[in-house]
Amino acid sequence: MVAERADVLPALAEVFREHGYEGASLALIGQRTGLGKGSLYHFFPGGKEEMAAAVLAEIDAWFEQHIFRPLREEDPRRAVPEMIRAVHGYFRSGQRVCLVGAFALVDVRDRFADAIRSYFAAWTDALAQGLERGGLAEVEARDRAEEAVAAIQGALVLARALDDPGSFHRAMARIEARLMSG
Amino acid sequence: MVAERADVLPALAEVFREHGYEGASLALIGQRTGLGKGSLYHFFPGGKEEMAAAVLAEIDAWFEQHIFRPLREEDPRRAVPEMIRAVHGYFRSGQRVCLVGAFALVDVRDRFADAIRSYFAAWTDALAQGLERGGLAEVEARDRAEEAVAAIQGALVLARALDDPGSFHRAMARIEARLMSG
DNA sequence: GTCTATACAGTGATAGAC
DNA sequence: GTCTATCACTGTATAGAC
Repeated sequence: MVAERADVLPALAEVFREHGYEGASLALIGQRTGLGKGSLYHFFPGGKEEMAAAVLAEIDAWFEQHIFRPLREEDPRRAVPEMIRAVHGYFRSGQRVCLVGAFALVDVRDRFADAIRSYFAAWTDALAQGLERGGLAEVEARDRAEEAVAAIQGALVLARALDDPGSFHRAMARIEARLMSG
Repeated sequence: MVAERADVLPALAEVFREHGYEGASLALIGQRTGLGKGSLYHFFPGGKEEMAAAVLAEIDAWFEQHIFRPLREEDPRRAVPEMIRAVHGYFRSGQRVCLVGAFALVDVRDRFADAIRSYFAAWTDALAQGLERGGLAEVEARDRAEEAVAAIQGALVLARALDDPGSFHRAMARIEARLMSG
């Protein structure tokens, strides 16, 4: 039924997103992936830590392809609105959590420090580079990029806390407007 | 050595902040509070859930006293910079995490949904009210308040992820400037 | 009030049959 | 590859001595 490791990554990611690293028990993972522990350890000999690392790598690859690269290479007047649209879809209007951000807030951050840091650094860098190519000065571009990336994470926290997708919508609209102005 | 429940709340809060709800084991809590399980269950008959609820209540009370009330009652030209300063100190320049925000991102949110929602709602409301008294129109005040509260949460995520207090400093400066303008 | 001892379900992980 | 059985261990929680 499951041919390769990549086939279980989406379900795996969802479990980590919903329950966090500690909360994602192997029993739960087994249920949601439809795989027994034997199969799971066949695909991930390193156990839960390797599962989480694989999920983080896949997330990074997805963002690299759909968000970071377009920001670096395409016309920023198109890439920025496209980023907003992609983020909106990916995080399901704020009802889905950013796994990398959630990991950053607890002690598992130390275990995956490099992956977490590089994800946010790549995002900020790509966005800043796009804004700069769009005509902004370097410092202004970096400042806006850092603000926007943080604002997205904050919007996710707030939308989850208030259980209000509307607040996520409003936040994304603000972010887009601010990135595109000037 | 420990006279009342409130005496262990600070240590308790720190354990939850560092390890999250699932990661905060009773063994760890026992170490950090210096109390045995017997004592812990004497103070918190409801176990870990009651501990977390007590911590959330204490956090809410702290913010109510030091941030929400000043925003509602004092001159916003003074209360807003004071909020920035208080937030900066409370979160240790972004090296300390917001427990309420961290809880909001995982499934324990559902267990403490009311406390989490009311914390962020109270913050946003108090800030919006202050801005309005400062002369902003109602919709503009609410919009800026929501943005600022989310931005603080985002700044905490980013500062932890990048392990860079500098990004938190910059974010707080931006937030203050934006709240005080106009 | 604080401790130790303990119950017992659940944890991550391994071994081996198929 | 996938399963079941099982491991040693840790989890929360309780009981009872002091």
